[in-house]
Amino acid sequence: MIEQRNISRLHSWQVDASGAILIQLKLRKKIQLKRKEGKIEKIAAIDVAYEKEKAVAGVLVFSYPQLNLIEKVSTVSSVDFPYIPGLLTFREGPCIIDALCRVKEKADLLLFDGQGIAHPRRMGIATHLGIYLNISSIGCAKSKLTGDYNNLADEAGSFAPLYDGNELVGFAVRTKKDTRPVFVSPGNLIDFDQALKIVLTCCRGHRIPEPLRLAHIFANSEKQRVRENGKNQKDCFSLFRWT
DNA sequence: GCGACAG
DNA sequence: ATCTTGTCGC
Repeated sequence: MIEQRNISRLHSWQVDASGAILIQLKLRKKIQLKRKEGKIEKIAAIDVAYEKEKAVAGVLVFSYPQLNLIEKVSTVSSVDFPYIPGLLTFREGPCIIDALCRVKEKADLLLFDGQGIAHPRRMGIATHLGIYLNISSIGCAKSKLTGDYNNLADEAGSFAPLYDGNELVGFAVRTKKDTRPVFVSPGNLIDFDQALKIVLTCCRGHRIPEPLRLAHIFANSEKQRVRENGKNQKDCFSLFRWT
């Protein structure tokens, strides 16, 4: 679903924390939150599991809205960038792109376990990779990074706007009755209503939307294999990295 | 200085 | 994210 020549290469991934922030500030100008036109028939959910310094990225492609599994891909990559709140993309981005390069099906949008624009600089992983790969994306995080909300009902399907100051950045969404909410925000090339509606229609009785829930299970089961291979486990050949 | 802090 | 046992509830 990602072709070599279509990878933007808007920037290098070999940067330190301060360099990463500069990149985020520059990419911010490229965010597009207009409504996505046309039917959405296939979505890809992404999750990453870790075994020491190895990242195992799992991508599952589903039909939408039926959510029948169409394809699954996983990759193993060494990670160097540390986890720093606000800079998650620089830790998980490279391995995720490598996994997406191996996906044959062309999904209409990417669903991420993390924020979209509900980020201090509006550059959550869904937004960043949506811009980098020029594809529609949605962020669905299990916890909040930035923003405030109130009056969220206890019923499944309820939601409350998430504001960073006076700016709407997403929604706190009750995907399951009496369960803590998830945080949904548009990534890129999609609008708030579509992001919210798509996530809600992907719920199947669990707190985590089914595509992401299954991607999480898949990434972890693949990680188990990496565990057993131990030091013999090699990285997948990178299909896009440079510099 | 204090509190917050995606995975 | 990961380290970890049992346990309460649908």
